[in-house]
Amino acid sequence: MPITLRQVAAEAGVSIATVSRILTGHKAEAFPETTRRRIVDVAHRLGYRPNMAAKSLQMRRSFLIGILFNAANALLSSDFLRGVQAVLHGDRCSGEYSPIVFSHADSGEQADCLRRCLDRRVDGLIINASHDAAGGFDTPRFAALIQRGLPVIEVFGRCLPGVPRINIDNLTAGRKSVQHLLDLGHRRIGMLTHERYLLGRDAQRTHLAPRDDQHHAERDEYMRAGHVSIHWDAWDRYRGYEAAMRAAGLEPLVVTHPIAGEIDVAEQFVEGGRAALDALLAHPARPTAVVCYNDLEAYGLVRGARQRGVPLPERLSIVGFGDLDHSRVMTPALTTMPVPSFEVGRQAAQALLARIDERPVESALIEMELVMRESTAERVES
Amino acid sequence: MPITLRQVAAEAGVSIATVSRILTGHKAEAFPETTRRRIVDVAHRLGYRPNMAAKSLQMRRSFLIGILFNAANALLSSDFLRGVQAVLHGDRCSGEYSPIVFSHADSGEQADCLRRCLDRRVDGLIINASHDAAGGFDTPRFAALIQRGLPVIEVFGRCLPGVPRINIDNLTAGRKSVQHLLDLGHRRIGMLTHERYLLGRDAQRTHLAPRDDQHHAERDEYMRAGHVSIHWDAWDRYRGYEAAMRAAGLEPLVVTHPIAGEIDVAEQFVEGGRAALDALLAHPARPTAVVCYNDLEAYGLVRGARQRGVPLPERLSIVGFGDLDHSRVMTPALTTMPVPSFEVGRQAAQALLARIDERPVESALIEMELVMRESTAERVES
DNA sequence: GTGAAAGCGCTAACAT
DNA sequence: ATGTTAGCGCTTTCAC
Repeated sequence: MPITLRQVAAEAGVSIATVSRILTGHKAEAFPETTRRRIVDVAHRLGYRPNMAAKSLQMRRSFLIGILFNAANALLSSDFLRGVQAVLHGDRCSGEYSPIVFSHADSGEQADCLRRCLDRRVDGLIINASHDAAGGFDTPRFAALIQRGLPVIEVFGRCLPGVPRINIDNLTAGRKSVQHLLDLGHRRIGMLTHERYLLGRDAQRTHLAPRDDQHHAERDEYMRAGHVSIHWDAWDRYRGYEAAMRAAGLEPLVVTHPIAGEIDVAEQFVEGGRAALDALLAHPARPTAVVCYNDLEAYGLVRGARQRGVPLPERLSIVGFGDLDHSRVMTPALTTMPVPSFEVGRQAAQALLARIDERPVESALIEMELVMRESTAERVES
Repeated sequence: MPITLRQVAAEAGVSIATVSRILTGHKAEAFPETTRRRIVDVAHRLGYRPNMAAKSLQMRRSFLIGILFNAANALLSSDFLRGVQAVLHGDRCSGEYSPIVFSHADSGEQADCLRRCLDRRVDGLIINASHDAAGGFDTPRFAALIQRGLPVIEVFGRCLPGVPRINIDNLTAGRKSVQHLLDLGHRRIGMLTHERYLLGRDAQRTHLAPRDDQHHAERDEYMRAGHVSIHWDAWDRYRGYEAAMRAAGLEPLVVTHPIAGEIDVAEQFVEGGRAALDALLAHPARPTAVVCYNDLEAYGLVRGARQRGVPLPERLSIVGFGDLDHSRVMTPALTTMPVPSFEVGRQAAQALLARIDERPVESALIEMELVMRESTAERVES
């Protein structure tokens, strides 16, 4: 049986109130150094550890934070969790928070996981909702709780109206990819992405897009009605690409490929990339470099180039996105942008603790850094 | 403010004890259908949800289970968590358990995460310890807790003495890989692995190996002294390979490559594979097929074959292990064995709940199924 | 400076 | 068949 305050108090010859005050540090200064020391010693000697259940009951806070992740997009990583942990276990963290972690595949599961978190009276929530399944969070009860101030941070997405978000900076990532190629002397730079990237533009045109970093109910309605994901990440990366191109006085050059469904799309990206190689080479603008939406498309391009006997990176420089396991060991090793999962986790946890402490919180975009490997090189005159 | 039992009782005009009894189902049969129905209705209408902190305090169980993972081996996946969840959220699960999840990079962090779990009074623990860092769990306090019956299940490893384990069946996996190649008509089948696989043999010879599914203190001592991981997985896969070869009347043929360090070894595996291709082709036995320790080695073989202009799979059939993201989209798509993370999570959770309910639990090995893709083919006469 | 006491929301033993 | 009561271990007034 674990040691309780009562036992420490008895052993030290004081009341449990005194022990509590000294051990929690609350009003501890009021005590003379001697008793303080004695009590800390006794507690330590006995191996006293506070009972969180009792503490929770009394303080009306669970010191639990809920982490809810969409299973589909494989974004719940050990790295992300470690970022959260770095904050929760850090010096600046008041209290011993623990994360309870859930992963959901559809909106039914999502709602169930959410309910479990709320049943646990979590002090806050870090949520990665799926575009399509945002419905699971649209329970009146959840909305009411957010309204009442339940601290929530959204990560890797834009599904939750009125909730601060921590996300990777897709727009700047697109821009940086172009800049990298410009620095290498390229001028004719293409972008390869999937056909749905334009949904972002459509959403913005129809005023369904986030405005002032907030969401619109209409947007949610739109998505719910049509079961259509708005691929903000693809749209943002494109916008970054376009902005950088125009800033350099260059004309954007986009090649797209189709995708069907939302899961098991890996092959489609690779095949899209493979097929795109021909389109790229045959293009009247004759691009010497291409920015991809993700690493899988880059794999496809490399495969296509191999089939056609096109030398890489001499004939075509390729920038990927995401830095999958394989990207660093392939040939040529892929120049790409690693996803800063740790940092997203870290900042999400920081923001959440701030919200819990009622300090102001703002959404943030994490800058990504390009890693140059072998798939990009200086432009060769042609 | 959440609804409490007291409010439900008041609304229904009964005592809180009655409500508790009916809602928990304990002794609920003793009540007439009418009151039972009324109370359930009232509770539902008010949106009553039990306060877990209060429940925990009273019942002396937290309904929390700790999940501790070694960050290095990237085995903490969304899939694994979903396997655990499938059990925790399943019908047969008594009580609302939630997983608190931690990931540790070294034995210091490991000990810290463990302490946090114990502070939370978790009802059980699922642990993936690293070979080297088992030290973090060797605190006398932890050992004592296990001794006293704290339910613990180890996954993906063999580090914790006297603890039931759920692991993938590496031995059978090795055997199945060989069988697949035998079925395709191959007779000269090599095994590619890293040089440390023999540490398993050494450990067994010096009686440091698990015996009767238990561990030996000497083994831990041995590891701690030399900072040496025993690569049981590599050894087991080799043993499966060897057994299948001998059973078919064939001679084993092992090619190894060096690895240095325990992290950031991906490139070393790929390079090991690349270099091994030449050794394999130059080998007097002229193998027509090879079983790899992991997919990365297989990538290296493929790369080497490309460099040498060796046609695949005609000249060499290749079986990988692990099924990384890239393996299904590479050319040739890799024949390999996916890690059944979901199933490991599921069985670990099941075993843990059994231990918590004091039902008997046994270690289990999860069978793996080979997925045939394009890197293996019928043997071509040569 | 320190202690007594109330009470967080719940379960379960003991009443009736 | 249902109510009363005593805690579970802790924090926090309110006394002195």
